Order: sequence, then C-alpha cells, then structure tokens
Amino acid sequence: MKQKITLKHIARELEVSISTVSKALKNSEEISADTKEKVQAFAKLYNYKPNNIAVSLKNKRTKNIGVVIPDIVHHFFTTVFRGIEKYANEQGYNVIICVSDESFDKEVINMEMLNNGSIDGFIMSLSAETQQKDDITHLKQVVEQGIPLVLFDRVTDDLDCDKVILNDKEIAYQATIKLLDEGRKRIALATTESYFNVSEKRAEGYKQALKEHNIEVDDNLILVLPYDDIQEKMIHKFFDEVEVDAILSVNEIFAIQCMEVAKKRGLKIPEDISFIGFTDGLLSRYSNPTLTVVAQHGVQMGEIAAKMLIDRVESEISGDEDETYRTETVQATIIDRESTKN
Amino acid sequence: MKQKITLKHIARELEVSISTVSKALKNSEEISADTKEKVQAFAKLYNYKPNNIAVSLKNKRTKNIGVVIPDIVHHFFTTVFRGIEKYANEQGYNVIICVSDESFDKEVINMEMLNNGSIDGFIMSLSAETQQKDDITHLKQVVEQGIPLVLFDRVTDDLDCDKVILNDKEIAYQATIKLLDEGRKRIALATTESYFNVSEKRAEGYKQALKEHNIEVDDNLILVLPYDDIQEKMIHKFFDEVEVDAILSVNEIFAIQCMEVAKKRGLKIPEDISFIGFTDGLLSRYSNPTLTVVAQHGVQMGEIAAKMLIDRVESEISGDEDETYRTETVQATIIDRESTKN
DNA sequence: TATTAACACGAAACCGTTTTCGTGATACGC
DNA sequence: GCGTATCACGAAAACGGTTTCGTGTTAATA
Repeated sequence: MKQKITLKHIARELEVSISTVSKALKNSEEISADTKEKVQAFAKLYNYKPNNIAVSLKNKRTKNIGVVIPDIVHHFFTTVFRGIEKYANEQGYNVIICVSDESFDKEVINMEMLNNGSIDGFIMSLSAETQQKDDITHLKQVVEQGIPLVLFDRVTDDLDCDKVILNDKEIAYQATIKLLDEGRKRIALATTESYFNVSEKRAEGYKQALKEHNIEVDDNLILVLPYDDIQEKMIHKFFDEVEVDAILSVNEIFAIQCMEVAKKRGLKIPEDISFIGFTDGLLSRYSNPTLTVVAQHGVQMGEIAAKMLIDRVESEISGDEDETYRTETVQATIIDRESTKN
Repeated sequence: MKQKITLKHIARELEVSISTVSKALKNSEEISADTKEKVQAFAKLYNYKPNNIAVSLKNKRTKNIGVVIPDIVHHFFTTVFRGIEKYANEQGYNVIICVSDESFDKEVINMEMLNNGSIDGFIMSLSAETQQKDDITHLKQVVEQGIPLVLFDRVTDDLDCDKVILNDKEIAYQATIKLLDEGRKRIALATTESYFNVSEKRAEGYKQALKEHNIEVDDNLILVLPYDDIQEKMIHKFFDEVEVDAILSVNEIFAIQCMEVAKKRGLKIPEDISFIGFTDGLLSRYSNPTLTVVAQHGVQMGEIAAKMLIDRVESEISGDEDETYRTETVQATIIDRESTKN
C-alpha cells in the first residue's frame, strides 16, 4: 500500500525546505532553474498531487459546488444536473449532490451538511414542501453568510439571489396559440395538484392565449391530476364530462396518460385531438404517436446556473464583486412531433 | 454578512483556551460542568458548526464518497445513485458525483480529481470505453493506495475489490424460460453493439435456456442495435429476414422500438409476439402495451454498494480490516405486464 | 574596498480543528 | 504540615499545504 506523498516527503528527500518545494512546483521566480527542475522531476516521478483538503483549508475555497435538487430520477433535473456537472468540471470544480426528496426538512439538513466549509456555493431548485410552506429562512441564512446561491426552475420571489428560469408563461402561451392555430376550440390543461410556481406560470400563459382569442377560460377544462395510479380513471371521467379537442400538459407523463385514454376511447391523434406536453424526455420520443413537447433545455439551464455560480464565487475572491443579482431566462422551444397537426 | 464563527472566536470571547472549547463541545470529562454549559450555550447561540475541511484535514477522513458513473440521464444509474445517496446520507456521508460519459479519459481525470483527499472511497461503474480498452490501471492504483473501492453492475474480473452485480445470466435465463413456457419457438435477443460484460452475461443466460430446451441458438435471431436513430430501419429489416415470436431485449429502449415496429407490421402483442426488456423505467410502464421487464432494483444495488463502501471505510479506521473482498449479487425480478401472456 | 542589489532559499505564521501532555491549584490522607 | 492524587484547564504539535518576510551569499557598483 503506497502512501500518498506530501511536500514534507519531497523536502526531506531532496534536503530542501518545504517552502522551496512548494514554490518550485508552482514555478516561482524565486527558485533557481536547477532546483525547480530537480523538484519537479521528483514530484512527477512519485506522482505528487497536492492534498485538496489542505489547499481548501488554507485558501478558504474548496472548488466544490453543492447541488440540492428535489429528485434525481426525474428527466428534467437529471439534464440540468448534467449541464451543471459539465460546466463545473470544465472549470475544475466538483459537484456534491444532495436530494431533498421534495421534503423541506431534508432540504434544510442537506444544506446544513454542506454549508460547513464543504462547498463554495449552492445551486438548487426548491422542494415541493418548501414551496408550499413558503419558508426560506435556510436560504436567507446562506445568502447572509455570503455564500453564493443560484436558484433554478423552482425559484422564489422572496429571495434576492441569482436565478435561472424558463420562460414558462410565454412558451405555454405559444403552445396554446399553436393549438388554436390548428383550429382547436376546446383546449384543456392537465396540471399538477399542488400549484408549483412553474405550473402556475404555465397556466397563466395558457389562459392568456385563450383570452386573446376571445375564448373564455373554462375551469372544467383544467384537469388537476395527482401523482398516483388513479390517473387513468380520472382522465376517463374527465373525457366523460367535457368535450376536448386538445390537451396541454405541464409534464410528460400526464400527456402520455391522456393520449392512452384518448386512444382507448377511439379518438384519432392528431385528427380528433392534439397533445402537447412539457419536458422532452424519453416518453415523448418513444410514445405512439410521438408527443409534441416543450423542450426545457435542461442542460443549457444547468450550464448557465453553474456559470453564474462560479462567476460569483470567483468574483468574490478577486474582490470585484457585483452586488446586483441577475435572473437569466432560458428560452424553451416547441418540438413538433406526431401528436399535433402539421 | 455574518462570518462563520470558529473555536478561536468562542475561546477569545469566553476567555478560555481553544482546547477547552473543543473539549467542552465534545462533552469531555476533563471539563467542569460549569464551563461546559457556558461554552455549549454560547456555541448554540451563535450557531457554531465545526469547519468540515479542518476536521477532514485533521482526521484524514472526509465523510465524502466519490461516485463515478458513465451516465446520469439513464434510469438505471439514476436509481442506483438514489440508493447510494440515500444510504450515504443516513450515515452522515456526502456524495460527490462525476460522470465519465462513457469515456475512458474522463473516467481517469475524474478519479484523479477526487483522489486527492476529497473522498474516503469510490463507488463506480465502468465506462464503455474502459471496458473496451480493458485498461484498469487507474483502478489498480486506487486500490493500491488503500482507497476503498466498490464496483457495481459494470465490473471487471481483473480487479480484486468489493463488487455488487446483478444475477444477469440467471435472470436472462429465467426470462427466456418464461417465453419458452408461453410456447414461443423463435425467440430473438436484442442487444447492444459493443459487448458489455452485462450484455454478454444476459446473452449467456438466453442461450443456456434455449439449449436446455433443445433449441439451437440461431445467430440470425440475435439483433445487434446501435444507439442511433437508424434503429427502426434495422428492426424492420430484421423482421423481414427472420421469423420471430418473442424478443428479449437487454434494455428498455430496444424493446419499445421493436414493439412499435411489430405493431406497425400488424402483429398483435402478446398474441403473435411477446416482449421482455431489461430495466424497469418509465418507458415500460407507459408504453402500449405496457412492457414486461426485468427489474434491476437499482436503489437496492446502490444501497448495498454504499453500505459495502462505508463499512470498508469505517473498518479501516477502527483497524479491524477484513482483507477478503466480497461480491454481492442483487436478485433481479421479472415484472409481468401486458407484453407477455398470462 | 566598502556598499548595495539581486538571488536563492528557509523560518514561521496561518487556515480550524483534534489530541496529547504538562501544570497549577485544590483537596486529601497521614 | 508535607506529599500526593485529583481536577480543570492550557500549551503546543499535528494535519498538508501557501505565503510573507527575513537572511546569507554572491556579484555588481562606486
């Protein structure tokens, strides 16, 4: 078992001081070419790598960023994470990840766990429970301590910090317009139970589009579904009760479920009824018919979030801090597939 | 901006030494009840939390575990990761994750990045390229340094370390038997291009089942698909060339794709043809018909891997090291859905 | 030849903990 | 009243680096 080699070892072996070794490895001007060469050769030979922990302690920065997300087995978060990880790694940062599981308590615990020197900053998306309780003291605390924080997707207006969001309202508006342009008159909205701010914004866009086309918003056309297995029954009931010729869904699963029920009821897609869902995941690509979706560009979102965070971290170090927080908006796009006309 | 408080601050404020504060907070017997109370009260008031980095440096353990996986936007890895994260967090460990993107170089770089004191051990699944090149010097190096390492799913026989695998061969055998029991005679295998060891084992189980039923293995019935978009054409060609009444697929996507092509060709599922896929992801649950699958129990796999690793890490500390490495096998199960009879 | 600047390096402080060991004060036994 | 055990605490080293500042040696300058 080969032990990791330290500066001290090199110093002893080469009969110089630790400082000399340190400087030599950094190619400092202070050290003569001779010794530099000797030290560097020796270091390479024994594969010396500085101990990250020691460097972190000294420099007061870890080159780790903490990511706290509600769920990892979810396509959207997964892609965002991918973007974060990609950019962070390029910049020499590691990503420590914690999953809040949509729970407020876990979110708090995870943040405390990370916020004891382990990380230089946070990227997070609020858990469902946090949004419901509307309690963000743990976030405020972090910001107050001067720890950079970037919120994405599930953000809150009550906190001043950097944010990355999707143009939810506009893209929902556009999606609805697209359905209207197809000639649809009875457009339903399939959405989630507890109103997330994103769902709400999507609903706003949907309603605005209808209003601009002088169509009254019919609450009976808004289908609120739980995350259970009773969805199919509820959807059947929905189809029983109202007449529908298009459905805009705030996620992929609801759209797929609705399509299946529609097919079972003998409706032709997209002749009789059109579907658009949010999230460009596997389901929409492999469903039959394939589903037209709003692509949220998670990777891009993650990259932007990571860039914002790292910029903030590094500017704190260099001292040229910019006190104004920014909110960047990722432009979603609609991917046309078989579940809509044209 | 409130700065984080340290032992030194408390010591100065209370006019005692740093050692006293440290001991008092640890409820040491050495310290009088009086001072302990004072120190603890002060610490609580100012919300003192020890600096993880300093503790790590001193204790030579970080309570971080490094996870290197080929892909995060993949259901199976995602669930395994979930299991790792769950168990690790329960034990007070953080998870640092790096994605190798199926690339050998990235795998090596990521491991080097983490292996400079940042973590107490590794959990990983080999990248495709690493398996092809069959170069595992970076792993050997880690093991040699005494860093605990647990491999899962995509493992190698060339390395002595803890491992968690699936009973790939047996479950593929059972799945094939299941198809045979349905009366299927021409069972195809849909598999990946570059032979992973898992794909290979699944193929073995498939072949063994056929042989035991005195059915000759027909190489024309083995459909090797790329990860591109030309799959559909290839599958059509496959159906053109050979007669098939069942398909066992090493993943979910291939199975779904084959089902779609079969449907387009007017085949009834499961009357005319049956399907079984590996991976119990979203696709199989929401496809039409729903897909019978081999559930790999990723979460369980992750939990086991995390437990093995943490046990190893902690035993290294306590000194009662167990030099024999173990390989644990997770028992996959078949989930019956609509794509098979009965 | 004396002064000084440049050079090459080392000593030591520091980051925030943990932990060993030493020590002054008190209390106890004889 | 003296020796000793106990108590309660502090000094200091250690973890593995970075960085400031000081210093001895040599070479250049007047």
